[in-house]
Amino acid sequence: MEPIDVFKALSNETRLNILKWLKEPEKHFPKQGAHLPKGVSVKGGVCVGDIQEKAKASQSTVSQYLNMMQNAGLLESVRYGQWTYYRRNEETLSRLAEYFKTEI
Amino acid sequence: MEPIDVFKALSNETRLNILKWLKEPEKHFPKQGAHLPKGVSVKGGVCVGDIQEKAKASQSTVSQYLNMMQNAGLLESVRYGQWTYYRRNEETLSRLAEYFKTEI
DNA sequence: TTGACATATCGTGAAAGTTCGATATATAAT
DNA sequence: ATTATATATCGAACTTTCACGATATGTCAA
Repeated sequence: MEPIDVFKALSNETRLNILKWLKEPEKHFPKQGAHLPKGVSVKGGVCVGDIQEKAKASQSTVSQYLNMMQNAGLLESVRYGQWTYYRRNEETLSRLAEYFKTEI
Repeated sequence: MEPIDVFKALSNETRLNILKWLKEPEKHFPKQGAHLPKGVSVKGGVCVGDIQEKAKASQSTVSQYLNMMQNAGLLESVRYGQWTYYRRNEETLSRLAEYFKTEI
């Protein structure tokens, strides 16, 4: 977890919003998990298309945003079939909060 | 305090270091307050020249960095004669920590 | 195996950030 | 007034980021 990469990822309104939306996925993405097989759940995960729709940016842009946020450690992803589900990486996020409290 | 501006300001290693250095100014800037008149103290404040020396960047760059960090709310400044003392804006910083805890 | 769909990657022009030297401004000392 | 010093601002070359359309890859269904 490189703080600078995290801060860069958070320096963009759309990306910041995505992170916030994923805090309450069921609230911001009503049709969440629609493509998942029965019995499988990606808790807190939302597929790229749903995020794109809400973010109102192009597919490539959103895909790159998500990849960047994952590299920074803010998100993690799971693939089910043709769908990639992204969710918050709460472990990194709590380490980040700790970093903030002690180092900043 | 615009979170995005804060994150942009923190997206640079030198600026991030400046913020950290100013957490313990007496440790990182031994000759701190050398120019101040007796009886006056800018608690936690360090002048631009001292910061520049430690940051190893040009005078104009450091001046701009400090100005940017002040606009983002991370720093505040006081002028004494020809010296400008910058110190952390702890009020914004604690609001920022709170923002981090509740919104991120 | 072909077609349809979700996502990832590539290439690009425009916009913004970086960092500097030169110069301006403000204050202090002579 | 002139000079010296500290800081701020300007202008410019360079790099990075932004955001997109086009295209590639991967997966499922027919």
